[in-house]
Amino acid sequence: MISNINKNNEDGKSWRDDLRKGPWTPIEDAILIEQVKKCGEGNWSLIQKNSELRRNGKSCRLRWLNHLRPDLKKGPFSEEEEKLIGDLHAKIGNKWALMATEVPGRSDNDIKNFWNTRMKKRLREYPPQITVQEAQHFSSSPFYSVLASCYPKNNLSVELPSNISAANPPPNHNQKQPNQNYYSSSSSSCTNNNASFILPLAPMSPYCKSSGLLNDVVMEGNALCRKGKSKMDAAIVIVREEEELADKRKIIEEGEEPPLPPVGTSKEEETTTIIATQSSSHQLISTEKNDNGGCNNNKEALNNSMPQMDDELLSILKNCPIYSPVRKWYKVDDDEDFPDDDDDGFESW
DNA sequence: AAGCAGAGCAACCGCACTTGT
DNA sequence: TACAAGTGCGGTTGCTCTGCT
Repeated sequence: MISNINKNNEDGKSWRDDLRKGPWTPIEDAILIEQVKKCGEGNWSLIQKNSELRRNGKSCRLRWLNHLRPDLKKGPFSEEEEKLIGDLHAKIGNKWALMATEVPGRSDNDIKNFWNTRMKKRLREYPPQITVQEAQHFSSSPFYSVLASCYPKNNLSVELPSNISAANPPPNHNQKQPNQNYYSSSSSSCTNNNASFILPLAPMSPYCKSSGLLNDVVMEGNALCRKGKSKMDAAIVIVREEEELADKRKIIEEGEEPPLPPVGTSKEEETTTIIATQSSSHQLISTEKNDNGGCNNNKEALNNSMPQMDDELLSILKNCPIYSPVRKWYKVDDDEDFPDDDDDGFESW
């Protein structure tokens, strides 16, 4: 094999400074396979040095792991693989490499792409869910009206459709469909809850602490409500509150206080559950109405603080940019409802 | 037939971690 | 201990294909 290491191009640069990018050719693949046989898998810089490949070591590794490995499985994902990936994602989030070790024959990139395309599609078809109780509680809170005014119209669809009530649930909405909602498959509190039915929530609940920008807004709001404390201060306060709540919950669980009434003993005590699938943390939040623990306390603190929300915060929130409207999640196939400025339950501008 | 939009996929980029010196 | 090189990982981009109008 001819070594090109000392070859220069017309600009005087080493050919290695002129590395190729883009799709791999069959010839490059053949060279890479040959070099992996010679040098062994993992010595990517050595492979690059020893071969004529005008690819960097990272690129060689990627190509090998994602396409040339002999144990790679090609073709569509089986139902078992889908379920496995869904379960793994529910457990470990976006740890694609880790997931790849559990799904034989699939690369992390395969799994990532699979998740980002087909599972997102499925998410659109079967969006995250919120119970009626949570929807009612949320939509009645002052925070909701402010938040709703900031979100794209129709994109904060926790308002109850007029034809739907707890006594009149939408068909099949509390039935887990095949291949549905793998992102929540670890959420026993979801599948075990006794809520009469569940509704889609989009795009996220403000009660969830992993909401990124929205969380910043919440923290800023709390900071303002706490009379001038900074966002960091507010975050510290929230963390302390959560720690206190965790302590309380621990006390309750250890039996030092009377146990909570069983979930679902009455309609008023129905479990409320929010499945939040945001970011990589993939958090599950489950609260009970009579429970002081978990996010509920934050929720109550949030609601309690809302009436005191001052004009400054309202001004900030009101000035959030408007994006293109998004149809209601629960009306996937109903274009008549989109866009609809008159009957959307949102504040007008 | 042409144009467009969306889905799927391959590959790149930047950051973090590990290892060797 | 500090630094550099190598490697791995997750997010993102951009290309190609396909179906629809």
